[in-house]
This record gives sequence, C-alpha cells and structure tokens, in this order.
Amino acid sequence: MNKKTIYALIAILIVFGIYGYEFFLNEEEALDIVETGKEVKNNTNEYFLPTSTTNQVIHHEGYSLSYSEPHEQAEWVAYELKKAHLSKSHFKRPYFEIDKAIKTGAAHWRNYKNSGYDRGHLCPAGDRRYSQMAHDETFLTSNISPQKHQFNSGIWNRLEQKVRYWASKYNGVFVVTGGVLKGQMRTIGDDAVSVPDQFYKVLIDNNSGKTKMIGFLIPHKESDAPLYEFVVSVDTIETLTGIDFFPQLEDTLEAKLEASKSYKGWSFNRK
DNA sequence: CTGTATGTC
DNA sequence: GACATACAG
Repeated sequence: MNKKTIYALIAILIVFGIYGYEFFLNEEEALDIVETGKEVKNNTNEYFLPTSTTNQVIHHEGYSLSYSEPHEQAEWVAYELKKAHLSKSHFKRPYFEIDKAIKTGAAHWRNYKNSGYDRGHLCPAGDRRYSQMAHDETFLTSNISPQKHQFNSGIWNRLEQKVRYWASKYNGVFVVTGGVLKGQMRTIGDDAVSVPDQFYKVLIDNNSGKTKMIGFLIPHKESDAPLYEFVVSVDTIETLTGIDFFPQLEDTLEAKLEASKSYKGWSFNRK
C-alpha cells in the first residue's frame, strides 16, 4: 500500500465517521420531537396533524395542509404558533402564487378577482412574521379561502388575534383551521372555488401544563357577538367535516378533550 | 391587523 | 404579470 492509498482510506474513514455521528444525532433529535410535538419543522408537526379526507397532504416549512381538489382549497391548514414566532417585523405583502406542490393543481388567485370575496388566509400572515420566507409562504393559493371582507376583517380577525394572545400567554399553541366544505355552496371563478358557509378553528395547548383544547365554529358572516359564544366541542367539528383532528393523542385523553365544549382555562378576558 | 383597486411599464 | 401607490373596515 502506498502513502496515497493510506491517505485516501483515512479520509474515507473520517467522512463516514462524521456522517455516522450526525445521523445518530438526528435520530435522537427526531425522537425527542416526536415525543414532545413541540417543533414546527416538517418532520415534527406531524405529531398533531389531523387525518386527511382527500389524501393530499402537503408540508410547507411554516405549515401543513390537506388540499380538497373539488373545492379548490384546503380542508385544513395546521401549524404551530410558538411564542417565539410572535414578531413585530414587517414584510411587504407579496403577490398570491399558485402552490406548485398541489399535484392536482391549486386554484389561481384570479378566481377571487372581482368576486366580491377576500382572499382569506387560513394560516394568517400575521402568525408567520418570524421570517420573510415563512411570511411569503402564506400567500400561496392553497392557504386561501373565499371570505366576506366584513367577516375576515371582523370576527375572524378578532379570533386570529386572540390566538396570538393565547400563544403568548400559554407558551405556544397548535392551530388547525379551515372552511367547512360540505353541502351546497356557491362557487367563484373559472375553477369554481367553493365559498364555505362556516369556518372552524381548533386549538390545542400542550405546553403550559395540563393539555387543553378548544374549538370554534363561526358562520360566514360578520358578528359583534363575543368569541366564546362560538365555542363548540371538537367532536362537533369532526362530525361536520369528517376530519379526525388529533389522532396521535392518547385515546382516552383525546376522547375527553374532544367531547368537551368547556373553554375553562382559555382566557377571554383581555385583547 | 385584515384586505382591495388602479395606474404604469 | 410585476410593481408602486392610495384607500377601507
């Protein structure tokens, strides 16, 4: 064996040694994440992902979604809003883009043009202001549902702000949200994007001690009523949508939390 | 914060 | 279509 061969062998050993060590670290990290469900990366938020009734789940960096082709929008969008995600940084509003990850083809923003409806974010831009990329990613048409402006800027906006308040107060929450895609709905645009008659939001707090859950079901119209009047059990939303929201939770705990329409532990007092 | 509309290239 | 600017709840 000449010197050159020996050096080459040593180099190979070093490379594989480092690779093996990193692989080991990643395994440890992944295991920890699965157990805690606290991370927001793709391989981590699966812990809290709902089931898909459409069989088309897409993972983006800042959120995941299940796309309904017949309704040309997501049946659910899921993401974790950590306390650390709350940011005051301002990014310029980009233009909506077709989500190329949707294999069946996502709706074009043109469907919403002059439709009389807002391009209502499901994962709000205001929840993804921790980076330019995460922010801009919310402007994919797979994350948009037709919403009346009075609803979007009204009670829905107030609920989104409340979620940010809870994320701050409870050290982060996991959020699942979407329109109820059911029954006869009117459509807009050439792609026939369905206009939901109700929107839902389901939250779980798994970070501030005892795990707690809350569900909201809000008719697609502006309302001055306080938010707690729209609290329903998660079971109610599951029956309505056919979605199983937290299949990874331990069954007894899941059944108990999802049956409850109590909002005890969720503060409605401020903001 | 949540959004739309319009004019210019 | 991309971009800047103005405006509304």
